[in-house]
Amino acid sequence: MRLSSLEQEFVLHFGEMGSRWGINRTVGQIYALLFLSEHPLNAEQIVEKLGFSRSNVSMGLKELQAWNLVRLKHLPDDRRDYFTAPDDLWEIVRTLVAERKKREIDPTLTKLRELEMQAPASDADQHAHTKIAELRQLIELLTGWYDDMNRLDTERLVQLLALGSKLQKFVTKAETIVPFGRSAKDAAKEERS
Amino acid sequence: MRLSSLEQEFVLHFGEMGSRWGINRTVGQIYALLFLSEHPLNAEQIVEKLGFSRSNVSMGLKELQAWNLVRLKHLPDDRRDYFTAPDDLWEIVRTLVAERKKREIDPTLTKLRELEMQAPASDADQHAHTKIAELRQLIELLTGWYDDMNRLDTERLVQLLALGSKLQKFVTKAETIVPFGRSAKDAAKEERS
DNA sequence: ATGTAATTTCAGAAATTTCTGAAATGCATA
DNA sequence: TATGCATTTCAGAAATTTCTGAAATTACAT
Repeated sequence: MRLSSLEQEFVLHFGEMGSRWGINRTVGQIYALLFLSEHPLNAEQIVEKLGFSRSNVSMGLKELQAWNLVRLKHLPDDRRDYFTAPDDLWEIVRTLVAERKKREIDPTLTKLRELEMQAPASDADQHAHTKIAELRQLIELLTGWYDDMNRLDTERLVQLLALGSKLQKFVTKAETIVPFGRSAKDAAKEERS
Repeated sequence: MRLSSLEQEFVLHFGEMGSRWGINRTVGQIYALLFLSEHPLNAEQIVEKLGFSRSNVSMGLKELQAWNLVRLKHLPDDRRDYFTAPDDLWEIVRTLVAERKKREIDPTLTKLRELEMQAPASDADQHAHTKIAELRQLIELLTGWYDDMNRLDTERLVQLLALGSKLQKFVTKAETIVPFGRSAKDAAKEERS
């Protein structure tokens, strides 16, 4: 490991956190390394710096590509693959959120919609059906909001985030809101134009 | 398993997704079951419905309690522990987000701040230091926004979410924004009062 | 105190995930 | 078409996580 203690600590931390983030140690460390690196790195360089086997690095890079978290580059007169993390942090955040949504939310949304198709048979089923519908509506409200925000250019997005709850002033505490009766999601749809 | 096919499919799906959500199959299934259940369930009932060992259910419930995702109840003349998921979906979402932030973001924020204290030695270190600072600033912007939104009551929160990017009208595309020069996070601080 | 039911702990088994080395594949150039 | 380098695949090893049954602990009633 030809890494400074600063780099090393950063890389090791991302490795440890990897498991909590749904990637593994190797992938976390590789990404951390690419993130810090001023220049693109090839697989062999990553092997040298992190001490993983060549094949492990190959698989890690493949996974990072599946996550859209790295860019593949080529240098003149060098046929090895070089990798970088995007320079723009916001691009990274957007990718991360998009991919996690795809993996952690979308399949469930699909499943909930599918289950809602099934006509409830028993009494307990009726209750379950209702809970499932409520959950589906809430997730749709959240993902709808996400889609909306994701459409904004970064500059405006940052400004909205910075404003935070200041924006509540543009919203009234309405008289007859029934959070899920006339569903929040329908309200959202209606509102969104 | 005395579960209808609707309940069963829902429970199995949450079990499968569990691993992607940072919990395991058992915990996912137990939570799904409690979520659907009209009445509180005790450990033995969960064992019957899901077919896990008693000790596994015990550990799963412990983990759900650590996540603050279940409420412990007691019935008159029955000293067994009964568990429910909160009725209010928004409470569940808030808990989920808070706990994931605690596990997935906060440790990294702490680490980044810690690394920023270390004076950069080498040249590569200088670059790493800058990247780390940028990352920390971005995470602070996001968590600051989260704290802000989390303070809102649910009604207003839902309304803001429903408005989505409509709110961009209250924000101007300023002339000289340098996303991380005079950092976005400082801007946020300044803005937030 | 003793007995009994409920729950928790925990060491090891089972299952799953991660990692490696060796072999296979791809691909540009001789 | 052969050769040399880069990358990928993959079967099994290693590590980690999950799960179980048995024993221990807790809480309460008698």
